[in-house]
Amino acid sequence: MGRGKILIRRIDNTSSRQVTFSKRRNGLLKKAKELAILCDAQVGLIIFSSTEKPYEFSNTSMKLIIERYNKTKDEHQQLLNPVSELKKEAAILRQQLQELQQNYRQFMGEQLSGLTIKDLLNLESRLETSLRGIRVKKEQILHNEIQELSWKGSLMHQENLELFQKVNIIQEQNVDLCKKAFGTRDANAVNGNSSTPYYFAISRELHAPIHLQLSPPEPLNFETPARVSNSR
Amino acid sequence: MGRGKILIRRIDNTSSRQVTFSKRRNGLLKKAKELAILCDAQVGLIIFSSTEKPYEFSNTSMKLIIERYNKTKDEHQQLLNPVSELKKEAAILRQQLQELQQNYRQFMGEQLSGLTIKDLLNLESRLETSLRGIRVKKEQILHNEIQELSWKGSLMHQENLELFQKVNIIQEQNVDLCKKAFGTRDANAVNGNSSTPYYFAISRELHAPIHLQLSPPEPLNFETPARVSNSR
DNA sequence: AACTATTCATAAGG
DNA sequence: TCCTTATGAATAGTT
Repeated sequence: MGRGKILIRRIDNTSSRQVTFSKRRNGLLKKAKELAILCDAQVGLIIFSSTEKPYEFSNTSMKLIIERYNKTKDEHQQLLNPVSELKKEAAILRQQLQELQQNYRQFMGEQLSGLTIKDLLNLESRLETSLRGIRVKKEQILHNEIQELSWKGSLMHQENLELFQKVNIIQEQNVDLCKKAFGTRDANAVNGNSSTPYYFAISRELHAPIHLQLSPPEPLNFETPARVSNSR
Repeated sequence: MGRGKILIRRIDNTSSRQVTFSKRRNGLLKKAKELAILCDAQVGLIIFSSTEKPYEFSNTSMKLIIERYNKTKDEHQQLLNPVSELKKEAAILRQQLQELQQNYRQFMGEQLSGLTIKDLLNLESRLETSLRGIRVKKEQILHNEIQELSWKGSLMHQENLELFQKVNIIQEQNVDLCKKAFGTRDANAVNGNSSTPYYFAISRELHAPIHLQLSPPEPLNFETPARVSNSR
């Protein structure tokens, strides 16, 4: 009864839930009152909102109703024993927890048996499996790419180091040759075009070798639009 | 809501009253249940018909609700005893329950209670969305890794090329110097340790530069995840 | 118990 | 929280 039909399930949006609570609480209280009047019944209604606020209706004293209730339940003594109450609540919570875990597992594709529309469930399960398979496959491919890149990278790094060593060796030979060719003159002069020898220009980079490794995965916030340009 | 409007006053006719009681009682119980579910409230409802029959609804233990009610009324001081321990446990269980519910909802989006086809279709699409989201996220991470590796790789390749050029230059200078120092003798002799000059040893690799790129994707069957191109 | 014609409650949106 | 409105739900009266 409203602009649209709704499923009877917890309303996720907090403010919506509060609005609905307010409306329905009033409706319920009104209906309780009407029932009591119309049908000459004894009605007691207690409501605690999720924000802990209490609301109540009773056409006679709530105390009376509760006493009468307890009498019919013949559990008056237990009511005075908060320990058993708490134990009971703990038991209820545990059971709820277990049920929820059960549901959770069912959705993880583990226990889909007790559900009514078999075909659709099978479909769903298969879909899930398929999706997971594809995901794994893609992951695998990407991981292979990374490993290959890492491997090539380290090859290149190696090569880099070797080249660096060779440059150094030749440089030294150069210096020696200069000494032989021009006596005590500065060997660097033969380079002619620079006062900075290649040696230094090169080592700058080489002494801080680039590291080709996977960085630890930083926690990305969920649903960040993929910057995957998927050039594959 | 019926064939005609009625005044809210005691229904004199006994059978009418009982019929109405039956209808409205069920309605009230249903509404109470819905309120509890929709709004995550704690609801206790006790009804005694004029014929003394009891009816009740409570989403948690009625005794708990009554106790809580009494607490708010009487401002009873609680003894800090084994009672408080149990209360702690209950609180912890409640929190666990809530966390699990949260996880559950985040993962699934929904609860699995009203298994209509519509619901399942919804569920299915949500599941797909979830999986797609996770998949995209992972892809994103891996792609970032690859891009970084590619970048570093090309840096190193560049460095390699520069080193190669420098080696060549120095090599040439070496040759010149040798000529000056030893007349027409073969300049390569100065390397002394090899008949293969570094030049060749190095160029072997360098003339076939390693390519740091992703290989083209092989077509995946079924449900290929969205190729998010989004390059923001 | 069913069946409707009505009224009512309320979901959605300001 | 309150108002408005469209719509689905509840139910009064009837069979």
